[in-house]
Amino acid sequence: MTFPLHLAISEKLRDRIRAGIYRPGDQLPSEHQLMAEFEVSRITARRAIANLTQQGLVNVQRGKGAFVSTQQKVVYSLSSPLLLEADLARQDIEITVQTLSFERVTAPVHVQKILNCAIAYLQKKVLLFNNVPSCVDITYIVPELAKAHGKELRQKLTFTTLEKYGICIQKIDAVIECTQADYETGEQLEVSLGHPLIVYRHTAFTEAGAIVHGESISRGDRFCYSIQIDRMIAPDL
Amino acid sequence: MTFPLHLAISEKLRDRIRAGIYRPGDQLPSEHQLMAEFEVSRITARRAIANLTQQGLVNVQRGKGAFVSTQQKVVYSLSSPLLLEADLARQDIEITVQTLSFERVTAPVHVQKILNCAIAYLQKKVLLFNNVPSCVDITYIVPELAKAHGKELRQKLTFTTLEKYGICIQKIDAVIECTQADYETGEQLEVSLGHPLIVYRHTAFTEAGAIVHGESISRGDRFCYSIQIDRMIAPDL
DNA sequence: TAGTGGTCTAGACCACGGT
DNA sequence: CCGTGGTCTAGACCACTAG
Repeated sequence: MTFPLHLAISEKLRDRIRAGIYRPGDQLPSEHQLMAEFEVSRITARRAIANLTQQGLVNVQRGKGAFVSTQQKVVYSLSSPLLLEADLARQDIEITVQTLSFERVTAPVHVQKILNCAIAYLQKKVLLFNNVPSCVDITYIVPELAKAHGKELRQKLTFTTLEKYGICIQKIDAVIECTQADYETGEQLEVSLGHPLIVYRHTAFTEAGAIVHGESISRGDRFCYSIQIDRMIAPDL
Repeated sequence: MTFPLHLAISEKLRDRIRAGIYRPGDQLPSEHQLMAEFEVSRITARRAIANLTQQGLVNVQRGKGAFVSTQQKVVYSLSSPLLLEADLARQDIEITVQTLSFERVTAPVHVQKILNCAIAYLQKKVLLFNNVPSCVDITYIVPELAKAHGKELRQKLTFTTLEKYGICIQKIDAVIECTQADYETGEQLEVSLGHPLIVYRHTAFTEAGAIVHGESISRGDRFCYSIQIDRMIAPDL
């Protein structure tokens, strides 16, 4: 097991970032400078930089250079999903909805089972936070609601709209996981292939049953979820 | 904006995976075969494969080849954290705790504020699921509890142990986010640099206050979190 | 125009896995 | 032994950003 050169270099650079020698926003040495300093080929220097970008520590700008990234994640509270907009306002974030498509489709089988209907409306939208594309949302909505509130659903957040018209969400089942961007999603979120993404896959229920199923795919470097679990249920197995 | 060759190739290979031409577990064409088929240099062929591994679609084994990965994520239910072990047993998963260190330290400032004490015990452990390292857990525990139950805490899950001794968790504040592996974490979880990770950062409270603060870092390709939000609180702003 | 990163090539050596 | 992937080099051309 030999220790790769590119890794040795990226670890050294990472240490400098952690030590504050390179501070957030600073420009890293250029590829040429790294080649000189560490006496390596350009490919190896590039690989070292790639390691750092892969860890989210730096972001590179073509023609300009590589810069130490400044992290500051937006928090989405799951304990009060309806408050998202108010929540974000408190964090000084303006939210914009950009609907890419909204059409009647035959739902995929697993969605048919969840929503208990064969036809659904499929909405694809991008959420912009302070005009930065941060979240791709793909949602299946039962036809009744989609038809009744289509216009508003295109321009606002799903739950906000439903709530406004007195549709009361009783329960949400959700899974949070992470993936990495494929080319298409990368384009939409303005990130490169393989960029870490956080996925919130949810089903919303009224008393009558499931009405909405969708997934929100967000940039992992700008987004996180918070939860408060209040009372614990003792194990009874 | 020219479309990179390596991307064109990885997209083509990805389509084949999605189409089922290469099925989970199958071996992809070797680098040499890709060089021949697409008439590119080895570096470009390698880059195409790298794109796919970065998206979690394939994993490569040195000396053997690249294989389409077979996903099957372990679900950690946040609605009943105490039931984790029972939950996993239901998913046919055996869990092993491997404590790396357990020592008395002066806590970092932000932890001091949370736990409201300057000295804490820092436990680092690895959780193995069916003997596959899947989760690195770094936890600060208030001294009273750490001293009283140190032996058991080393071998079992934190919450399970506390519960056993009648310490009742009233509330958990948590944040879920994602990162990518640095070299050290990569070693521990047996993944490469930049591998997607999902982080569960939590603080547990009894009636008396915070007693535990830690973060669980899991492989993003094997792990996800589920939540059930039961009753919704109407916005009152 | 000069400097930056992005892509690509051809060729080399090493380490691992299975025969 | 051979085939596989992992690392590295030297050199080339292109595209973007700035002064």
